[in-house]
Amino acid sequence: MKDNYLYVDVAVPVSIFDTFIYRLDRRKLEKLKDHQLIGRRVLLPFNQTKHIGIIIDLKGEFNPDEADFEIKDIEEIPDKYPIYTQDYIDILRELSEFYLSPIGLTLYYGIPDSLRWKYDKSKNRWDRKGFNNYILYPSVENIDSLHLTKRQREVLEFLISKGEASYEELTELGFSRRVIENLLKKGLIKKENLFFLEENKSRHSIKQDIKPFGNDLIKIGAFLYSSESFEKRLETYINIIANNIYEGKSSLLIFPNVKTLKKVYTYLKGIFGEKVYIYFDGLSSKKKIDTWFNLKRLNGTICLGTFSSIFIPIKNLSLIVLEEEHSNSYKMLRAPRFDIRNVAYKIFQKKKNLTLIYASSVPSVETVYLKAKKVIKSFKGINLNFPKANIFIKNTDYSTLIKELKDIIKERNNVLIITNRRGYSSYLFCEKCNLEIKCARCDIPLKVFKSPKRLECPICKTKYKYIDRCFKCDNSLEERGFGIEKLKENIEKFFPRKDITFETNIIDKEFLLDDFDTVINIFPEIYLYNNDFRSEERFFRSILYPIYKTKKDYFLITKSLDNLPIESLLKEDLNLFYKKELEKRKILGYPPFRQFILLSFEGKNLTKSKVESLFNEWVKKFDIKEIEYEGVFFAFHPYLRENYRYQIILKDFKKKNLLKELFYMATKKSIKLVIDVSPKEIK
DNA sequence: AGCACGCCGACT
DNA sequence: GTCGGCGTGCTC
Repeated sequence: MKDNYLYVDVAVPVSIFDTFIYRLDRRKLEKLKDHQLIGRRVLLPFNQTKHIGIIIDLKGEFNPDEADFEIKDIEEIPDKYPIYTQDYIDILRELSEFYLSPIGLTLYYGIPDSLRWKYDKSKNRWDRKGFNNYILYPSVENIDSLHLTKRQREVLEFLISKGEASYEELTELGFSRRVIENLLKKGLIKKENLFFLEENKSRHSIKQDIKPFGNDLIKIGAFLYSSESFEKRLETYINIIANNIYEGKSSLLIFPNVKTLKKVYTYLKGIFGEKVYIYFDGLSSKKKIDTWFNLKRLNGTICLGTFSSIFIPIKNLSLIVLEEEHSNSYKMLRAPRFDIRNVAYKIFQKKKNLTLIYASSVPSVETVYLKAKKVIKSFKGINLNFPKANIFIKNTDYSTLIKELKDIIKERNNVLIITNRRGYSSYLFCEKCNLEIKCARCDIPLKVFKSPKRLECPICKTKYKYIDRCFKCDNSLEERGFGIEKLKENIEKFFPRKDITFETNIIDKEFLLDDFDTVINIFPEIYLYNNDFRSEERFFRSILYPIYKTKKDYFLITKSLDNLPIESLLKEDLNLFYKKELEKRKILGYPPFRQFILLSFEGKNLTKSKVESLFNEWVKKFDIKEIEYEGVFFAFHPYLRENYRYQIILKDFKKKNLLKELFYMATKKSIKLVIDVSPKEIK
């Protein structure tokens, strides 16, 4: 009788670090074509509800009679094939230990969102959220003469009044799927995927003029690939990919944003045809699932994706490229708080025969350090070369900014203006009350936007109606500071015919923008105001990156002149920055020399003393002797989304497992603890 | 993470 | 009486 059942370890998506043992009826397994169990998605009863889980181990010799807990049965196996392969389960397990991220949540957030089903207890059914991931638009303006049911009329009226709505929005309002489907069938409304992707229909496979280079180019190893333009780098990748395809090997190219991804996709699709796949969060649900399983099954594919594509268990993976490796978008902001650079390196270590390329025009300090330590090598033996452009530094302040800009632009055309300030004005000020108008949820001054006119919290993005009178004293409010909208308005007024482009940020957009004759970079020192050890690096990148887009003259308008990035720029020596920055970080004990773990405590009525006593209680309970830390201090944004926030930075803390205990202790006290191993920003 | 239970103050 | 906020306990 006992032999009719198997026992398996399941990772359940809850914030618990353990896995859970479930029983599986062998008959359920025998029904499947593919008998592999590891990496499979399963539907489970869990506590008072249900969850999907992922099988990560088989309990061969497990004796259920000896267990001191009730063992529940797996209810269903919904997929034809496992989602993960054994090696990816192993890699993600190791990473979840390293980043102190619960294994269940780690695996859960790796898979396409449309497979992350949730159980709705009140409706007693599985919510397959994401399957209808599209926006609906009305195709007609007037519905008076149409034959419609009451519900259809209501949906159409709603869509016409609002212009558009997501499927989710409509179902939340109580409209059924059937009503929406009927309207679609009648052609009265149309749907569009959240991100519309233009399909390149070309069916031809590899172009004639692309010949594989042979093995002299493809080296196994991890590399830093720097200083060549993206177009040059892409040429190199195409050659490696072509060679890989001939050998049935697959390639993964990761980009920091979707716009870049789409541009490269169209280009590569023209060369490699149906071998090319694209994967990013905004893709339609079906497409994401199809792509996932195709890449897992087929030989010799190419995947272009954003950070989430690193989790796809691609078959015969031989090349991983991380473009713009310095990008902040490679540090995940939700659980698991992985750094994709590190995930890629883990995959490289686990799989033999893999080429891993970290590419960037201005690489991160950490990656340059890895190269210096010979952990990674230099691709093609290229060093950091300084780009060619005439550099002018202007020490100007805001009062003379417009005049300065007019003088520069007067004689020129094809100009790019960069200023990292969104909106029209920086904030609204009441002179009588001496106060800034702030976000009710974050206590941060609201930015003024003109199109459309509104106030917006720069942190939580909550939008407010514009006001011109103080809500306390009714005094008229004053707009202070400037944003790109205001700058644009002022400049275009003087030069209505000039060819001028405005951008807030061009980092990570290297291949979206053409080169400009003249580039003007306004007050990039805003990057220095972040209270973070990587601020100088960000400032360095923000003053250097525009040079790669400059054909002739580069104007840097700044008041922050006495610092290492400016010195390196003036001496035209990139290595100087990396050398001195690394020396500084070594002396001050910053990463990559010391490992940081950032603990962020958040709660509705949380006080500093509550956090202190929790932390001290933990230190005492586990008798922790060797611990070095800074804090408890207020977070850079101490009040965010109606929560108070406090932080502690642990330095080189070895007993990571004890942090799981701290996490549980915090949970018991209703304090949300976010553990960020190797944080990208302290904020 | 998500659910239930129990306590307590506020409001009918 | 009972509604809701939140502290606590539990999850194979």
